[in-house]
Amino acid sequence: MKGVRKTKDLLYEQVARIGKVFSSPKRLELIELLCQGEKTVDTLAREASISVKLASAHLRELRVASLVETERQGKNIRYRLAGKAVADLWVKIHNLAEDRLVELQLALQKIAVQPDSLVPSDRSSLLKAARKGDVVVLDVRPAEEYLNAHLPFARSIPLTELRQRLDELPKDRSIVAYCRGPYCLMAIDAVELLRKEGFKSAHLRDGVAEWELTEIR
Amino acid sequence: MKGVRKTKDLLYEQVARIGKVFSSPKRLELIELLCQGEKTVDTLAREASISVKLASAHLRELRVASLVETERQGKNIRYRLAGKAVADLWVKIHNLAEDRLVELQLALQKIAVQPDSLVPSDRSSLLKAARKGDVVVLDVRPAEEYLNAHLPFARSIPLTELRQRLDELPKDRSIVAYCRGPYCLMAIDAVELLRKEGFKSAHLRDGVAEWELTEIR
DNA sequence: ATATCAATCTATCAAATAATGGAATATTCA
DNA sequence: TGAATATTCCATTATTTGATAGATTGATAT
Repeated sequence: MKGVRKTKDLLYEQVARIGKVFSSPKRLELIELLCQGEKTVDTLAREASISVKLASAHLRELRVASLVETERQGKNIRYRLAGKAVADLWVKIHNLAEDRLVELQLALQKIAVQPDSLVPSDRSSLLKAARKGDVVVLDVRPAEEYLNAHLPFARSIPLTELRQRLDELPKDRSIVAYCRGPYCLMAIDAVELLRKEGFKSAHLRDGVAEWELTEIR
Repeated sequence: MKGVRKTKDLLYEQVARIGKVFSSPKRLELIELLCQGEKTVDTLAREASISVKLASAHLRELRVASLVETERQGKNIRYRLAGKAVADLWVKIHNLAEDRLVELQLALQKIAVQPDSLVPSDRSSLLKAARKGDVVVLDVRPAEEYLNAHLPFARSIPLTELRQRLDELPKDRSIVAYCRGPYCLMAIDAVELLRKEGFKSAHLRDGVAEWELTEIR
């Protein structure tokens, strides 16, 4: 009977190793970034606004839990998620957080932009409208991330270039902007800019990982 | 630009609150127990082999993260998961752990019983065989948990009573035993006992939560 | 009321963790 | 070969956490 306890403790301890990875805000941010495609340590550090050293330490945690893989490419070391299941779990966790934590709901409400009632908000009609060309789905992430994966029918104009490339967008149709997910504020910025410039624009909370997960069920 | 950082930090911090709950082995064990239905603090402590005080402290963590709800019933306080999504996340996390952590795979292999090639291992044919009565699906958890929810066509004989109630089981058909999930060793014990007594028996890793999640997709 | 039981709250200690700065390693480029 | 760059490794510190023990609350039963 004593041995059973020890065995069980060992098993739960192993699972807790995975949970631990998802227990630090900075690691979560790194995971979200890695959901957009493989990246170098230095890029990850910059995007997450932390030092390279700290990023390296957190990435090490991800590595010992086998949630990421590394590959040397010249001077740089590129990190990537060790499978789609990792991205899925990130989405599952933040979905549960949004479902259960009032504080998170309030914080998200605070930064949300006014929804546009003319733009379809449910997935299938948005897809339909995008296919027909009634709305432009706009990916405002860095071009690399768009190239790695993007929503169906999406066009890429990184947020940094948006102001200069406004002439590529139509004024007579709605522009639905998305970025890395609900905690990446680039799409919100994009919508605010577009509206200020007289475009019809709406915000899509989902990033590629969120989209792909909810598409299945 | 500085405000954006602060906002993002706040958001990831909130999600990390959920991750943190899943980062402690004991809490995971409590969650798995709660997946079997609502329970009192004292029951949870006993089942997880920890003191009531420690259980209470861990349950408090679950409560402040809004992952459980409590209800007073006479002298006792009953805890239950705050929705199916919590059980789902537990399953997702341990599935990912099993997928990624070699140490966990080995530990599970070590305790596994020899599979029975005559017993269907995939879900649909097991279901079919159970419906036809070719196999007996046996729930060896405490009766309460069976009453709360159980697999289709399952019969309940708690492990503690199994030895006395062997005469209720057929010798000419296979008996597939399951319990709370892959980290609950009751079903393994049951299979070993049954085989020793001359029954044809196999082990089903999934518990109710695992079954229900994988059924969907 | 008061004795009893269940559970929580508070305080405490050891262990684990996040973050930071300095040294070390590995690769490219001149 | 040596300089430059990218990243990791190591040591240190402040903070957080898990676990345990003692005091407290809240409900029931006598």
